[in-house]
Amino acid sequence: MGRRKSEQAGEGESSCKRCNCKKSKCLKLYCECFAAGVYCIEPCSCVDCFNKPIHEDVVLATRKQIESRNPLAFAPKVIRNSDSIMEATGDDASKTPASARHKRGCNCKKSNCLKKYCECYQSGVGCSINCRCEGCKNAFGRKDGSSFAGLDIEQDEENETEKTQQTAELFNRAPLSTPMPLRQPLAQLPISSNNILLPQQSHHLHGASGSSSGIYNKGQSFRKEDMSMLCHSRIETITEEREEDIENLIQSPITNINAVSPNSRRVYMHHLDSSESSPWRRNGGRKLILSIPTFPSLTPHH
DNA sequence: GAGTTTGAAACT
DNA sequence: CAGTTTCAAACTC
Repeated sequence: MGRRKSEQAGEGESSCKRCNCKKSKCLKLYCECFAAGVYCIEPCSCVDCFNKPIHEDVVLATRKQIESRNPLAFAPKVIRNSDSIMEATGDDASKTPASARHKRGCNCKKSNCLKKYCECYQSGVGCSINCRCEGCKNAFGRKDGSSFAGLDIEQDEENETEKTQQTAELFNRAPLSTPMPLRQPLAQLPISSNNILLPQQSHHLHGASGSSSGIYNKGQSFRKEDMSMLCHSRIETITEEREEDIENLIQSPITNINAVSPNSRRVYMHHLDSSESSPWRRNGGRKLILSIPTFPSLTPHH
């Protein structure tokens, strides 16, 4: 699919993912944009897309519906694992994505958790006890506890292991900004703003931000720099049930932005990968919590 | 670029 | 809750 173009080439810059939905109208979690809490924009190749500001009411309603079914549906899939259960191996979590884990775990049967079909692997995190995968060989840490982290995995099928290490290295090496794993989620959803955001984060704003113009024009105006930053952050709607997450977020060295989500809930946007725990991002791991006033236009119509 | 594989999400 | 279907991304050719 064409869409991953940004990954292959520009990678670096921008790389805000865009979808290619044909049947979901971008109103289901199948849609990466929708799932990430962002509106579809120009680079998307979707068909019959409803995930646009114009259909804000539909989007909000759908989100609500999905959330009612699963309150964590829009929660980050990967959480930093502060309580080192997984780090038993001793490698310092500070240098490996293994310090985070996929919240729900994967259910891989054939990929051995070695391909991006695996959500854990895709996110650059190891599998955990939450996973029900079979034949797990996740390069970032296996379900059975072996953690990849430094590439000192234990042996097994050498070839496999080798491959595994290579792939992991690939991830680690990504210079850029946001390797898939930490998709840049973000925030293109109507987040209120005006003034938020830190200009310092405005590195790369080409690609996505340039084309993102369509999205944020509801009066709320993100400055370009803002958007670029958004492109590298993650927005997270916080529900009551997620306080624990909040704590995690707050405690972890990530950039947090307290905002208001489309459904009137607080929203946290933060860099998932702190420089400490991820080799992919190294911008200092500072923590910021910003307050963003509620945005009027976000109010769902009734 | 077309076709296949895969597993999450949605549905029954 | 388990089994099945749908879907779109990941992958292969």
